[in-house]
Amino acid sequence: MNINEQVEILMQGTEYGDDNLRKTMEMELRQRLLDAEKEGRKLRVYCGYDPRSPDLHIGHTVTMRKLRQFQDLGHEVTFVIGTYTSLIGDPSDKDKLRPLLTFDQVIEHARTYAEQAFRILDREKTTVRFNHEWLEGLTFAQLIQLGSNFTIQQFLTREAFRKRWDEGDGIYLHEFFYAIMQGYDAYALKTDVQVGGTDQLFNIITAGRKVMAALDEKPNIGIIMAILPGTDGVIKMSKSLGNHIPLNSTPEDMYGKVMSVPDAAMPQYAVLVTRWLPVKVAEFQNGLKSGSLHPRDAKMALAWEITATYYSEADAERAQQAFVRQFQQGQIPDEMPEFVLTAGQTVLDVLLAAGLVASKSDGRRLIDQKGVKLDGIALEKGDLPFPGPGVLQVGKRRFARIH
RNA sequence: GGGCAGUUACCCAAGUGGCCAAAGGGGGCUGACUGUAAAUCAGCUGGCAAACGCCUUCGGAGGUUCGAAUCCUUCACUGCCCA
Repeated sequence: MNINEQVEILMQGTEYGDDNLRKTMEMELRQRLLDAEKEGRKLRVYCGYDPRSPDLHIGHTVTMRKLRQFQDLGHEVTFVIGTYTSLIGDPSDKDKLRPLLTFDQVIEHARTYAEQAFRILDREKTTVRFNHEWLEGLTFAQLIQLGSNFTIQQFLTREAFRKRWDEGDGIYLHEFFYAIMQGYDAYALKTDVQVGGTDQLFNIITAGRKVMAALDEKPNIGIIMAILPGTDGVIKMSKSLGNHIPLNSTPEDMYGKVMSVPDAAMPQYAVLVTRWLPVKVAEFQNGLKSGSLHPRDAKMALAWEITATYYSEADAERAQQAFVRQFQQGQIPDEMPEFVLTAGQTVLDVLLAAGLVASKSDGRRLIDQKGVKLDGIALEKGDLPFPGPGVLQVGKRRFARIH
């Protein structure tokens, strides 16, 4: 594949918030690809991960997909686990000081994290490194030396710090070192390219490049990825906000969750979490804009592609069929939890025991709202004995087969 | 070290002695509509109870009172101001 095509693919989905910066990075990337080709070597690419949450969602995989693209183009990818930096906690996206983790907690998280990451990355072509390998050996003098490349004002331009400064909240000295350590990662790996989200802009572009330059290394190129919105379509995907699409769920769940994303967010999903190449993405987006592509069909294609990306094409096919049956045709799903009746159980007892409602009061409310059906017929009373075997449905998506 | 303000349900936030399971908003859930959505509309959103109602909850503990989220004491935490 020629250099221009590579650049186009690699710059897809990036977000610099500044056109000049984007142009600079694109230019440098093209040049670096040319140089590497001349030298007969591959680009060294890395992204650092702070293995805080054990359960990944597809928002976490945006940078991994970018790494995968580099792999597919034949470049060398290093997956760095921030074993050392996690001990500090990245202040980037927080306006509050983060709690510190212990080393053991970090290692524990790292294992499950990397395992999930290999759903996206090519295991054979991935080097996993822990940044305590090179960071813990730094001396105090070296650290001071590194620190001399930065001014307090540079840090205070960052909004997260600025805000805390203005409001008189504490900004601790060690927080400044996070960026410097991340910069040192880039130096230690002699990396050509560093991938990260927009919250990493400062760490990658400012800190990384400064540290590398100060230590006589060619500054790395930053590939800054846009943020994936959650299923609400607006706010950054995050588990704590409940708008996430988990990686470890089922193909059916993933397909359905993608379908529930608002239309307006489709272009972002197409760019950030599919395997589609720029041509295909452009076709998708133009189709939506011109109206030649029905939004429903577009979203189904998107949901299929995303499910196929993280599971397999066969899984995506099955998930799609299940979705069509259950939601478009209103049929009951093929698979659902089984529940065996016990003599004397009332409707509410069964709802609760089958885990379809949170409490009996909750069940009563749902029954009042006509949200509880047995074989398609709404149940009216919760305190009567359970009528008998059949498919019990609560709302649109909670089912159980009662025997 | 001193002074002041605050801590309310999943989140934000009102409530200053009984009408408070606690306004309002967000979120979530159910129903209608639909393309599965989104937007919109209606309802629900502590637990137990068929129901009357009962029980638990307003930072923790204790107290005053017939009665406390509301008053007092104390402890913890957060913020602001002074030193």
